[in-house]
Amino acid sequence: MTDASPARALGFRPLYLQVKESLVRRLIEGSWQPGQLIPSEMELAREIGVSQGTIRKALNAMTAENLLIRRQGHGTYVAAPEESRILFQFFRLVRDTGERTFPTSRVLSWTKQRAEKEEAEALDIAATASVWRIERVRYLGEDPLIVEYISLPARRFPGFEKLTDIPNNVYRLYSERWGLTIGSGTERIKAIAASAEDARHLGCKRGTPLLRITRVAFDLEHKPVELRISRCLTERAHYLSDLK
Amino acid sequence: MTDASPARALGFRPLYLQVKESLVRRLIEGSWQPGQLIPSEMELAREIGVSQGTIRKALNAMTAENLLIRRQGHGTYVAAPEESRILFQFFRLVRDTGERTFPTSRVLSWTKQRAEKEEAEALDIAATASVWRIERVRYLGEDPLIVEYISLPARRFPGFEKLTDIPNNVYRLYSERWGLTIGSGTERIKAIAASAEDARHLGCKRGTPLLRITRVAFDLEHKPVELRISRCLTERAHYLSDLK
DNA sequence: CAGTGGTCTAGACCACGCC
DNA sequence: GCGTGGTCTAGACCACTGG
Repeated sequence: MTDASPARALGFRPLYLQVKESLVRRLIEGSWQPGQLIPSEMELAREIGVSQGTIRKALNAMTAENLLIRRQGHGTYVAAPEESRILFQFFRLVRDTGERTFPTSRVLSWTKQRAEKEEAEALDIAATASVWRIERVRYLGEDPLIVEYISLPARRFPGFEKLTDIPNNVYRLYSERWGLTIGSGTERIKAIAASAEDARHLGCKRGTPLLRITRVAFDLEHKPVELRISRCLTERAHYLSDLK
Repeated sequence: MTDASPARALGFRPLYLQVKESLVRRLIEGSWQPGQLIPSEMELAREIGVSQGTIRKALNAMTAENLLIRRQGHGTYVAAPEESRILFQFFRLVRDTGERTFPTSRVLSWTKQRAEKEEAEALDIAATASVWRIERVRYLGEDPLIVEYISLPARRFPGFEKLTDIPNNVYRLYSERWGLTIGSGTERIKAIAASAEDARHLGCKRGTPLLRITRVAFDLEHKPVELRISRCLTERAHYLSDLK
């Protein structure tokens, strides 16, 4: 309608993608908070000055990336790091019976240290930067299943030392305390033999085959936020991956 | 459109989904062959009697499921089981260097036998049905990487015994010889210790930790077509999984 | 009932690839 | 230039939700 977009000769970018980016920025900057109901399509269309169809295409694209949740007859919400969603999107270890349950955690330690080379590379920080390290054991019911080592770039988590405990759902912690939303991740899996330390934590023999899952989790700007190495027993559970 | 008898309150099916299903049927029945250029949006709209926009939504949904490939200025093609696509969609083992290359294969045997319980359950066939079993070792370059056991329901692969060899890309074989298109799959991963047989094939020690990947692959009707158990060395490679 | 997102249509124009 | 898929718009109607 109001064709007020002159510079489109070179470097073409569809309008709905520009709209999407400006809306994602609202999420990044926190003007739209997780769980919040956002304005309706019509309101956004009026505000931004494009048609409802263009808004819709932007919102649907964001929904496909798990950034929004749309409910007919209700409205559009900012996706929140709820356990049920985390469980499906980020937790791929499933009991052999098929149940998907969120594991509980027992935190062993959290300390601030100089980054190791692997951490610095994965988190894209200086080799001299410091990281917070969390070490915990995770259980499915009574059974220890995972020994987990989480590394966080200290610069992006100011005041981390003031925490009195580490909750089970750390992605909600990142979101609520530092406004960091985890939007995507990559996992690399190898088979390894349990170390003496693994054996102690998991109650298995040394040398037992384990999955070692190396995850890098990214925020909405696709910058790495977390490195997580999980060493998992797979006697009663398995890693589930959909090919589609 | 089908079950039109009971309450419509919960039985609503959007037009574009009905269109999509009728187009998918053309793929299943083979009236559209892999690699083929299909009619343009305008032609399909005229033929089916809906608007171009509805056709577009159906085609885009199919493209999102990797059934079609659309190229602006060119047309819409039926996706073919090309190596590059298979590599990206179905082969998740990546060299630690980051290279994604299609492994080569050395076939050890293919035989027809009575299904084991695990095979019958995964393939949803009778406990007394017979299956074709393929056993092969796969290599990245010179290095043996995977011992692979493939099971196929014999009823869906008539004339299998006439094969003189098994090509590396079996999904293309299924497609070209039996018109079976693999559209999706599920993988379940555990860590195991190499058996004596694994050790012989992979050139590793007995007890070396391996990934055991159990894949069930489905056709376009979501019926299971293949059970594949891969036992993988992960010393120079890893399994890659994207969380999004 | 009003308001939301979801579907469907129709027409115009744009970017792309090939002749 | 022509035909393709891709974008954008506008308006109508449908299905779902809650007050």
